[in-house]
Amino acid sequence: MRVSASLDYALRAMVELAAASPDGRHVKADEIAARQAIPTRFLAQLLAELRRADLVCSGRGYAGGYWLAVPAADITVADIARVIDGPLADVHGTSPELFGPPGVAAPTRELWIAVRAALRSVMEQDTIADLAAGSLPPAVAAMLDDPDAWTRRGSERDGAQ
Amino acid sequence: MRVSASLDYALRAMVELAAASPDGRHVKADEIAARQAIPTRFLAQLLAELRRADLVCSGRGYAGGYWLAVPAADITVADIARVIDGPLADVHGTSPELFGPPGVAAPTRELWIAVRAALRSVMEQDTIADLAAGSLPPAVAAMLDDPDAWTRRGSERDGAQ
DNA sequence: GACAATGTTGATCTAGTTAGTCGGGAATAT
DNA sequence: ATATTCCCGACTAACTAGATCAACATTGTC
Repeated sequence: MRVSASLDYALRAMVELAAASPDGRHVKADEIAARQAIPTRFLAQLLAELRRADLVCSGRGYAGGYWLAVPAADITVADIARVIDGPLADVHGTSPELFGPPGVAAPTRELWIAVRAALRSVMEQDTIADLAAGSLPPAVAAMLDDPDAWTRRGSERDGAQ
Repeated sequence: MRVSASLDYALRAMVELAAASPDGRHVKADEIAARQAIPTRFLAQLLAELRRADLVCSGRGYAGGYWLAVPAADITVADIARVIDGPLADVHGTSPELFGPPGVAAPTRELWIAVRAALRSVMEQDTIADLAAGSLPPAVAAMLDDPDAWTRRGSERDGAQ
């Protein structure tokens, strides 16, 4: 799973908007770019995509800027990922359930569907309101309890020995 | 999550080898390529990578071909993915735990770690022995019980309304 | 109404990755 | 020997990611 720069930037921008939303503040693109260290012009493109997807609204002029089109608690990470990166999971071009590997490899299809389900279980639970508040939903937080989740798996394919 | 052609091919090839492994059969690259509809030359590259990673062995000549270097039950999908595609999860270049988003977006780090944990929970559980036998491990199979797992999430960001 | 601050759009650019192909070489069994 | 098979590196064509730019549209304030 490769999280693209676009998705990372877009998500962080949305969290900024979520943090400003209780006051109904409008946040300018430059402001977000500065606070999150995102290339300004590039961010503008991402915000335009989010606007076309009706996740944010924008206004020009002196009081312009961006704000959420929907309550922060209704926008999940998956929503943003789908706008920016397309479907959560695809198996080199086709969606997992349309994928039909031949012969003895047929069950790999179920594998990819399970992978997608696993991704959804995190990305569809977590909203930008959660992120802005710094408190992940219980089901997601539970995955972080295992200290193992915080460590890197090297390329140790000999760990058992 | 984009599953690359390389990973799909490599996994399917490994399942073919796992299916042949109880008899100790050697399987030729051409044979795998034909059965799984994979471009021959391309597959050869992937198999070479898997050999360098000590997941498979190879032999040349009339009795040549490929076979597993390790029991099929000891090779997980994650092992293969790491050889072919690198780390399971990275946030545009760095691993999730080294990633430090600024300000109010800081909790996105925990999000990506949870995503990685979710991926591991499927990919590190499922072995190519499971796949060759067509029976996923219980924890993975459980994710498929929800009929929702089999349906596609369109870009319906208005489902609730 | 003019002006300046801001967002919008589309074109463009570069570098890297992905998905392949190709040719020749080296090992192995008959 | 020779047919068979794997091994390795180079090569390419298409696409994507990441980023930049110029020109235009809109809005609030003076």
